[in-house]
Amino acid sequence: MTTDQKLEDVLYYLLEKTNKVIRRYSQVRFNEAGINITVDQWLVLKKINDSDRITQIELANALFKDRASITRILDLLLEKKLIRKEPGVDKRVHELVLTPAGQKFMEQAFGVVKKVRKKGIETLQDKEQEQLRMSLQKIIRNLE
Amino acid sequence: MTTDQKLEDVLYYLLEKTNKVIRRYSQVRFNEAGINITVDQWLVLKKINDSDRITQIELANALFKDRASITRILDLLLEKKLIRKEPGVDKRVHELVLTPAGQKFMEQAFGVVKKVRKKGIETLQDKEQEQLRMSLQKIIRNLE
DNA sequence: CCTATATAGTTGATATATCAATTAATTAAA
DNA sequence: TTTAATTAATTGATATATCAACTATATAGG
Repeated sequence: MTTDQKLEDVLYYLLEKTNKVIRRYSQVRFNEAGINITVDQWLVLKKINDSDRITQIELANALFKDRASITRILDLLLEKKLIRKEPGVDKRVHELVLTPAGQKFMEQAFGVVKKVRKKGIETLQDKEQEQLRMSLQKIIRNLE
Repeated sequence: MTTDQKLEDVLYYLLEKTNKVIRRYSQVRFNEAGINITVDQWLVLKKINDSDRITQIELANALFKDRASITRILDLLLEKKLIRKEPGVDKRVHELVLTPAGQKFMEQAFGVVKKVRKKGIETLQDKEQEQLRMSLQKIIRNLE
């Protein structure tokens, strides 16, 4: 084989590593704070909280997840009584809302989430963050 | 709740999106080329190919995966007869090597992989790529 | 209207991630 | 040297990702 780059020199590998480090760090902070939720469940809750009566497909698109994954994550959030599914005008769709318990949960998690976000970028200047966003968006545009 | 950033404005969210786009694009190119393998299986093959008689724990560390995940991915690569496990001097460890079929497979995949890597960064100057790597490494250091 | 097609969501199958428990082999300590 | 502690890998349980098949509802065209 023509000599290939070492895996460690491939940019995608570094992106993969960054993502995994963020996810693990976040999960550990949740656990330490006694916040009983996965990172993916948190993402779903957060998006529902940001939105007004979002549907499952909209949720899937917003989070780059499959409809099937969303169904299953919602099942767990329903069990925890953090969300409700309400029938839409179109009887096929479910509109999703946080329960009061879900809202309280988000408030509790907020402090941890804020710290986790801050920690990752604490050594990056504003300008460097902006540059990073632009570069990532370029990669997305090239592959989408 | 104190007003929180929208999910779309969080840098981690953008990193998550970038990673998913890369993985989906890569998988689609593999499929189109008739390369019957998952992205994770490819990562494992690539690392074995880069290394001299790597063990499962070393593989797990290099790929930020759990030992259990490595065991299961290797099961599938064994079924496909792309790798072999050889006993180490320490009888607890397995040293991993590509079979001749595995080597041939890597050669076939090489062209596709090279194109996929190039496509993602085609609009980024060398300098921008270097900056991107540095920023990602900073995030990793902050959270590791 | 009535039928064909499209859409939202669910379910099943397989792959991967994570954690905990287990097995086999090794090393350290008594 | 026998026992205790450690380590490499596997296995089981649960969560998530992806694809395909399916159900229920909605809409378009005849």
